[in-house]
Amino acid sequence: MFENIDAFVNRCASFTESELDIFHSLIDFKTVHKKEYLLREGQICDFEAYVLKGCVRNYFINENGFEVIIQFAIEDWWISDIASFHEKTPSKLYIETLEDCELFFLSYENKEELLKRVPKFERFFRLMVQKNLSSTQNRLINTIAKSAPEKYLDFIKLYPTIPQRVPQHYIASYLGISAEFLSKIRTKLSKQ
Amino acid sequence: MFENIDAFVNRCASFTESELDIFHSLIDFKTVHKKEYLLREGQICDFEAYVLKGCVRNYFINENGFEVIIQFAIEDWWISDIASFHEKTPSKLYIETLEDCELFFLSYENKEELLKRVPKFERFFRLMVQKNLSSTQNRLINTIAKSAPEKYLDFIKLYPTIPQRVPQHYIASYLGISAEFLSKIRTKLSKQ
DNA sequence: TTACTTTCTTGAACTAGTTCAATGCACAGG
DNA sequence: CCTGTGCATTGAACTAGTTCAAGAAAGTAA
Repeated sequence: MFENIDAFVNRCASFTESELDIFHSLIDFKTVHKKEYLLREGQICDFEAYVLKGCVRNYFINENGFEVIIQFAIEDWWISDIASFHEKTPSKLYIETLEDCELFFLSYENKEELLKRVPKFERFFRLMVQKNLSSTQNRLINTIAKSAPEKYLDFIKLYPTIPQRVPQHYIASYLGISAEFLSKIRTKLSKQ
Repeated sequence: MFENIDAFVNRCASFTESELDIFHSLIDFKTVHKKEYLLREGQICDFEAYVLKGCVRNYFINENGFEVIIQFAIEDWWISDIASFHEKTPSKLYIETLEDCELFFLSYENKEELLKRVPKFERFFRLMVQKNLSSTQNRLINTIAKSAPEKYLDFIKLYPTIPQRVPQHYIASYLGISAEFLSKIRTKLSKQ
């Protein structure tokens, strides 16, 4: 049950059995059906969740009422609204399962408890956030500097399994382009 | 000399005098003239720098040879290429001073030393990276979801002092629009 | 002062991407 | 089995933003 998540945390810093036992006692395993919400706009996000199985999307609704997807999370990823989680402020985001999921949840309180009892986790979380930051910066750079076809090609290269699991218009939303335009890009690419 | 940077680190976690003395012994103060480079593409970034005085830009050059600015840093900000710094990989970025600057530099080695001798700094750096991540996420959301005039208005609201300190075409570059279009946006806004 | 460089503005022509509407397709629910 | 709903595709009209070129303004060096 804990193999995958243990491997994940051990990749950043190595933990003893008893440290991992403490960790296990502070995370909650839950299964969640497809199309359920882990978080809605206005709520305070009280979890960081590790995806053991399934697929989740993180999106917000802009002034014109359109959904804009900011992240997909699949197996071995974490998902949360870190701004809301850390500052205990109402979230602007929605987090919704796209498939039946198996998740581990870590609450704010339990995270603090974990850090108190196993300070080595400070380092783990710092390294995790750093990785997240550098991939977000990369995404920002691509978003600003690349054309739509390039963004699409980069996406399928970086996340080759996601297109098979989520509707195409969600990918368009993630890329910040219209679903119709993505369709046109794809037909053009397939003709080459 | 250390008042500002001490206030900065104490905002996240509170440190004793002797802990701060260790910190001070591991950071290097340097003054750098206008238009000098702290980092160039291809180099490995071996610093996280705190801006005591002055203004710095962080940019990369895209496939078409254009500069794209990803961050400005002014007083009380930190600047680095965190991907290059942590993974010791060649940077894709340039970091250049835009004014004469006073900076504190923390090297990779000294950071590790600091974390070893004062583990409380793990928490400080984690919280700092977390804040950085949530502001980068916010910027990503704005970049994807907002029109150019909105982005510009958001920018001057969030960073009201920067437009007076840097050329306008740098702001256009940061916003991901052409300098000409920003000029047109500004004349249109001023007519209203 | 002059001359040189960088910055900002403006207009005209262009293009990447949007919006809207219509069509066909696939598959899940009763 | 049919039927509805969500999804992908396509074309036509549109628009936000780019590119190019020229000129004005402002700062800097001599």
